[in-house]
Amino acid sequence: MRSPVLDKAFDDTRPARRKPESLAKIKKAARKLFVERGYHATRPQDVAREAGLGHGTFYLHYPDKRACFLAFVEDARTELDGCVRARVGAQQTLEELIANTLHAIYDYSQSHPGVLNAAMTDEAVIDAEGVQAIPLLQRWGSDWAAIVRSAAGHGQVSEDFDADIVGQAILGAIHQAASEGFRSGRRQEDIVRNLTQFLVRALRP
Amino acid sequence: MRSPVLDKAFDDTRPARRKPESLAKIKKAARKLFVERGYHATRPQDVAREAGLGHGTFYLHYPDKRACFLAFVEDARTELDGCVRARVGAQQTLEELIANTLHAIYDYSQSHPGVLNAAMTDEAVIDAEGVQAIPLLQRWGSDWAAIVRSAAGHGQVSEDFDADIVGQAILGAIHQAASEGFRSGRRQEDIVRNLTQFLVRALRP
Amino acid sequence: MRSPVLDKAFDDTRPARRKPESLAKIKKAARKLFVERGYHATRPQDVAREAGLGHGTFYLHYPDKRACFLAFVEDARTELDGCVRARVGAQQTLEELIANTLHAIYDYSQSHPGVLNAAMTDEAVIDAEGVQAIPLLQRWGSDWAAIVRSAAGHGQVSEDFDADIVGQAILGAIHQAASEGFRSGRRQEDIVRNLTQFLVRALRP
Amino acid sequence: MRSPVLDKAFDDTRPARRKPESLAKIKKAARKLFVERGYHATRPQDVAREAGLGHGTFYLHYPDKRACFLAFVEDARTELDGCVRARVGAQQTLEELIANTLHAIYDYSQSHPGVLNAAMTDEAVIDAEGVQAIPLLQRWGSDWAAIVRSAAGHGQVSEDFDADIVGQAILGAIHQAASEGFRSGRRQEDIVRNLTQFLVRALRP
DNA sequence: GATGAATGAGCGTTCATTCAT
DNA sequence: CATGAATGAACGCTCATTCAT
Repeated sequence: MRSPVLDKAFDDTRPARRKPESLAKIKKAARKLFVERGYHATRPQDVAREAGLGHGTFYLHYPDKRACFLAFVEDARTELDGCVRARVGAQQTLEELIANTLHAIYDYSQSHPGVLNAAMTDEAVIDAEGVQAIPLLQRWGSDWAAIVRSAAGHGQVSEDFDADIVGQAILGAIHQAASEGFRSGRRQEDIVRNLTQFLVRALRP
Repeated sequence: MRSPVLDKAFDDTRPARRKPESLAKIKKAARKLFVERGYHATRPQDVAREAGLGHGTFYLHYPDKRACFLAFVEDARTELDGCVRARVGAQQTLEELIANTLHAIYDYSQSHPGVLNAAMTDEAVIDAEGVQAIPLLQRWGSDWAAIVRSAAGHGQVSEDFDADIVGQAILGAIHQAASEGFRSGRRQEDIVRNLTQFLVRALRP
Repeated sequence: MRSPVLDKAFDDTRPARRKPESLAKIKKAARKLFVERGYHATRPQDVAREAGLGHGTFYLHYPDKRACFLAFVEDARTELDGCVRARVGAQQTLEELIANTLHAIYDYSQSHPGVLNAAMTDEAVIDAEGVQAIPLLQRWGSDWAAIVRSAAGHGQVSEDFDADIVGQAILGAIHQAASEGFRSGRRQEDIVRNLTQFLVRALRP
Repeated sequence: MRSPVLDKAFDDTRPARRKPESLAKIKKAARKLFVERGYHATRPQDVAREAGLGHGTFYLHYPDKRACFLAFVEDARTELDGCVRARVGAQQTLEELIANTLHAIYDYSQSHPGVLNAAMTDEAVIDAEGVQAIPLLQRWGSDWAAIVRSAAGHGQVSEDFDADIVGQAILGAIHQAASEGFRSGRRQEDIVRNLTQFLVRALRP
């Protein structure tokens, strides 16, 4: 005999009836359409239909279209961060760190084609006078700035640099090389090798 | 040999020779609004009013809003290319070339704030299923690829690199460092110095 | 002869004998919201939530929103009629009758602020092409007509009047003076005194 | 030969092209539908179609539906005030003043059936958190209060009354007797005679 | 060439109602 | 009896574009 408490904890297929199921469908559909068509060409109605649900269901999960897009961006960020963290352990040389990070990013891009581009491209465009979440580009630039600062402290990166500026430069190089590289059909292998070398040489003391 | 002035008067390849004054007003107004509000938040009507003209006049000069935006992008490209060409002569070292190019870009950014960002950001977003002009990012990436290839031929750049990939990386680094740098109020001086060093080190053999 | 208590338990003409507790909650919530927000700004969903019940429960008690509003109106009518009847006995002079009625109405308004206004205002507006219940204004106008007719029979009211017209006039005077009087913060005392005098003088032979 | 200036002043069929013409059509259509269906059941689209115009044209003239309704109310008020003023000169006895005013109101009601009711009924209902124009009922109640005050000063009305309260009462009596009277098919003659007598007796010292 | 009133497809969003659980 | 996720017709409104003047 199972206790009700355990039931609640273990048998989580039914709570809130099927709300979470439809949220997952909406999210999947929204991602697909934001990637394929971009923010402006994607209507909440399209998302709902793609998810096999009624129009109104969209608004059960998001107050408006913008919130849905922001959630999509945030999900992408979380996923990618997870991939990167899983691949990049501690105690690596800078070169390993860069190479592994790039591999993680490009693996993610490969298995989620277009997602990063969609999440980064449109962000500036949705605003509508609300509080803009910090854009992905800015966040990831800061992350690279932190890496640069830390590596500089360990003597792995030249101390001549302003970490913030260089951080953004690194991110820009990765982003642009990746989106154009994939667009024009380059092999991941080549992109990562060239970029790693480029960045390592750029940074070394 | 024809003088530039006469060229301007006789050359009828320009947009249909309609009262050029009103086209200039439209262009100026369109640039202002595309920069301030972005593509989607700018209505042809707004452009015309900002130009002090009737709504219909917009369509005397452009078949649709998209064409107006594309013309704005093309103008920005031409202007910037002019600035860069004016500053970057032949026979320079790679470092000089990079530094001068960066200075040209950042000077242009300073005197035309927001223009490059507007011209680059929105491009993917306007599509409307027509033939997309080649995006600025792609074009400028190719330009850098050509520079890299040429410099590699002269022994100024490591030959290990794939010029296309690295060209895009360079462009990405410049673009991102610039737009974030300006956004967060960094001094042009610092941005250029850091970025030049970064790129020179990355590329040298 | 059946006791009233047993009557209540056996009499199955009341709304389908569903758990009466939740109907009471719905009624209370509906009244609150109809008064505060009006008919159109009140959603069945809001009523249910205000009642602390699930949305669907609303439709266990009323076939639709309109029926709920009509029930609210009917309840208000019944309550007010009860108040008036409790206060106005037989064998009164016309002046007493008017003054007592007014006091009853204004007491009710005071203890149920906004209810009469909500019940009277919106009625024309909910229609939805169905059979409209006879509006409160019409009913109460007829009641006054009956009073006038009866008083005329007893020589207390001039016989020059058409009772129907004058009945409606009386009701209109009371309603308008009350709703504006309360809105602008007049004392009940003053409103009743002025209105009583006004009506008594108007009617007397 | 006509001077351009005179042309402009005399030949006003063409200024602003046909905007005023379409505004008139919209106003007429809006009045018709607000009267027939009420505020909530009238869609801007319906108004435009009724006017024989496209949906968008509605929004050339009014920023939103609410503004259109408010304009309708204001027009009704102006029209009625004109009718009343035309009929009610100075130097009248109170009885004449009341009788003439009532005749003016009922004439207007007859030639514009339903307009006053529509303009008065719905007003409370459209709000939507905006600045509510002062409702017709309130305004006209104040007008009657002023009349009462003035007549009391000339000894034509008992000084026992609070003019504000009595003003609202008069308005309410007129409004309710009129709308119910017409609804139930009473003759204007009878309504006016009864109401005049009712009010004159009520007020006189 | 220049105008701006007119257009209507299409947008993002709401909400009264249903029904599987 | 109670629930609340799901629904989709319908809303108020926008805006790129046309065309009579």
